[in-house]
Amino acid sequence: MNIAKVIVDVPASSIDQTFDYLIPEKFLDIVAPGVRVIVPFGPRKVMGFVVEKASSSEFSNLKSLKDVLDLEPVLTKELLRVGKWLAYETISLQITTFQAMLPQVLKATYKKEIVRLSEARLSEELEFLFAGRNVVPYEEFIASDIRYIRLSEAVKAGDIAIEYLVKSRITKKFLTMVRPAKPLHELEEAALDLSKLAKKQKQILHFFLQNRKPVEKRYLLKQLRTTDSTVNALRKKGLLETFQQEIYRDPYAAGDFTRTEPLLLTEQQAEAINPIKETVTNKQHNVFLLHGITGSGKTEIYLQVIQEVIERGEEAIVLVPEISLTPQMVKRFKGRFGSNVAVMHSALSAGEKYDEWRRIQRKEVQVVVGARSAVFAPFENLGVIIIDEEHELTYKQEDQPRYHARDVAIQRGMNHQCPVVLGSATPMLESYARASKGVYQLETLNKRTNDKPLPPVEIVDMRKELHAGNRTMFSRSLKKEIEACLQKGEQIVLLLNRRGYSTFVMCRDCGHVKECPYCDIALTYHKHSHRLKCHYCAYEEQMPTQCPECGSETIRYFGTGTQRVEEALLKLIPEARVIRMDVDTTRRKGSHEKLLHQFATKQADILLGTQMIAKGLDFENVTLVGVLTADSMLHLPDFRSSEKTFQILTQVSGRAGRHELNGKVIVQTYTPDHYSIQLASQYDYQSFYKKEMVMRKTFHYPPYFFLALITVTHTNQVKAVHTTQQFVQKLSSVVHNQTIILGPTPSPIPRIKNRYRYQCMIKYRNEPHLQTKLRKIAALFSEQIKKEDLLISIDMQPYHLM
DNA sequence: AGCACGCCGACT
DNA sequence: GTCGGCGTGCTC
Repeated sequence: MNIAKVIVDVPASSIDQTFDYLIPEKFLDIVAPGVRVIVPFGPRKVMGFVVEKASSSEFSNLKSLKDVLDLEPVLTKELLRVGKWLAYETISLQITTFQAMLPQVLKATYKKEIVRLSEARLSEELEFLFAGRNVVPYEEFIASDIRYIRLSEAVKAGDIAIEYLVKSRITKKFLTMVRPAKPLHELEEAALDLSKLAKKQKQILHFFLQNRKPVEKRYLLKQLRTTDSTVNALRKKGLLETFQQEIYRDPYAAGDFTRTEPLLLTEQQAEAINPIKETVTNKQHNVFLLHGITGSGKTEIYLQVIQEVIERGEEAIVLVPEISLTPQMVKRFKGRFGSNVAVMHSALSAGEKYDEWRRIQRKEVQVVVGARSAVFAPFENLGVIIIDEEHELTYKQEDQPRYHARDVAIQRGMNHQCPVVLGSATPMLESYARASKGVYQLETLNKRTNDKPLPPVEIVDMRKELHAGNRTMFSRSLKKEIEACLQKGEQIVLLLNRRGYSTFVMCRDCGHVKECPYCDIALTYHKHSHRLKCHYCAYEEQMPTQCPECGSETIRYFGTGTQRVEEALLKLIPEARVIRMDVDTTRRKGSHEKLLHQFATKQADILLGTQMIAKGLDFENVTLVGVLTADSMLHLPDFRSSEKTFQILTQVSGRAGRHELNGKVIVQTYTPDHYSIQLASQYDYQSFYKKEMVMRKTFHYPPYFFLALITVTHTNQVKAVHTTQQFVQKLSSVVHNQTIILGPTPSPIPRIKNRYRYQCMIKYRNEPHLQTKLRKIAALFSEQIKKEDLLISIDMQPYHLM
């Protein structure tokens, strides 16, 4: 017996297992682990992934596969293994991990139709529904007021049937090509034999005599000013044939990338690269932490390791944070490796993403540069996986499956016996701790390639400014430096260190803030529609003219932080040309790049923005970096806030004086003595690490403890609290006595979409099979989850404690 | 998840 | 008797 074990596309925990199906004879050749199939599942049809072939099954009465969607597996055997592992680790369903590995267009869509089977007269209402057609979408039936019983009667009578359709919206693009079907001398003879009237046919044959290669049909017809019929005539005579060729949209086709050559490495770079290269050549697995200050040439190391990997005929994955996947970054990789690179990021259309993925699957490239999900690139001979800016939070996926790209990279590195390189100027504490313990191998680059010192940082105490009577948000020192810069024609980057929070509406009389009635969060003002919208649900309303609380008419919206800074800045220095980058100005696709381009071409003097400007930008004319409120993030209820502050200050400082000109950094703060501000200004990662590790130890946080966050949501507050409490109780009885369980506590946003959110935090050091335990406990609530609309989500190693 | 089936109560 | 609502259990 030929049996396929299939994971079906039904996201429910009771279905999270393989189902066995017979493989019909005609599909035997193509059914293999990793291909997508369509299988009958109960009364309907669903898509599924074959994970294994078998010769026997413990089930009798197996059904047969209905169809096969892929000629080649879309998941390699290794990725199938990774998917299984990942589902266990992140406590998610196998189907979700498989889906996460593939481009969106390979997901199935489902449709239901009513099909007429006989000519027999149906009931009047059904005849009306069909209205002469043979097939009717099921939704039309739902929308009609025909009773279901009528339908099932007709089904029973065999007059109609309900069909379940599964579609994969693959958007392969094909070109119709034409080529000779006979040897050229036969074409030549045929050309002479043609009727005198067949002038166009003759032209076509001559075209091929000169130009032996296949051509695109459309091109041929246009060139020779003829139509399909002539080509068809020649096809009928057996002289030409047409075929379909798959083409790809290359989003970077238009871009011209000047080739770059490997640079000569500094002594320090060479020291760092050698052990990595060795690991590549020895086909070993190891994790390297490349700790290199800004400008120390990490990217060149990546490029040269990849070079080595390519020469060995192997493949490389490079992960970069979404935000720094700018044309600048792409240019460096395309410049070195040309068309051997696929690029994957969220700005591509679904079709473009699929095309890039196809190029990887078909082994047309050896390098992929992409955001988080590129870690699943279907390569089969991986030589290295590189994660740039490894401390970035975007590597953690925030919805199911909640995986961290670093963990997947290391798992794949072990599978392929290849190194994983984590690069950062400010590694995550967890990573640096592992490197210190020897779990990762540490490589340090503490010199810049151009030998220039890092720009000096001046810390300005804003309390003193206030005492001195300066009530603006610009210190005297910053104002002076900005003016000096403008005079010299140099450029400035100003960072408002704050989450790009959006405009909210507040009454100036009573301080009332407009909140969403269904979520405990302020509504956001949208300029274009002049309406208030909730960013967590679909709620929106008209901008009020008076305060609903006190009736005052002084209700106003408050601009984004950056908007207000811009106004203040222009008041202070009216001649400055400012580009503002925040959620408002970068909402439109491509606007991000456009603004940066404007700044690069010196159409503005000052780039003002939130964190999005701290990363990866490299402008040679920037000599001053100002941080307006360095401590605004320190007070967030997040154990990583010091680390985040240190990281962002270090990163943004690196933007100044990267080239010929000398740079300077001014950091404004109300807490000038805070260690993350002090140590960032001295570029002293080591001391920061030591200091912060002490804090983490005292408060039982990573890297000393692992975390798991359980979030329970329900429309009834009491139910949410109670369930969380029950979860905590059940958990306490099965974990190690050193494991700390906190909660139930309300989530930082206590209510979203009218659902109350309570959570429980687990801090643990050694807790074998915790995933299994959590899964089991969650399963105890499965009844309530199904019937009472309860939701329980589990996040292993959470980043956002929401 | 999404579907069928079956039981029950209400209504023509 | 007939219709629709909802709870239950199954999907290889």
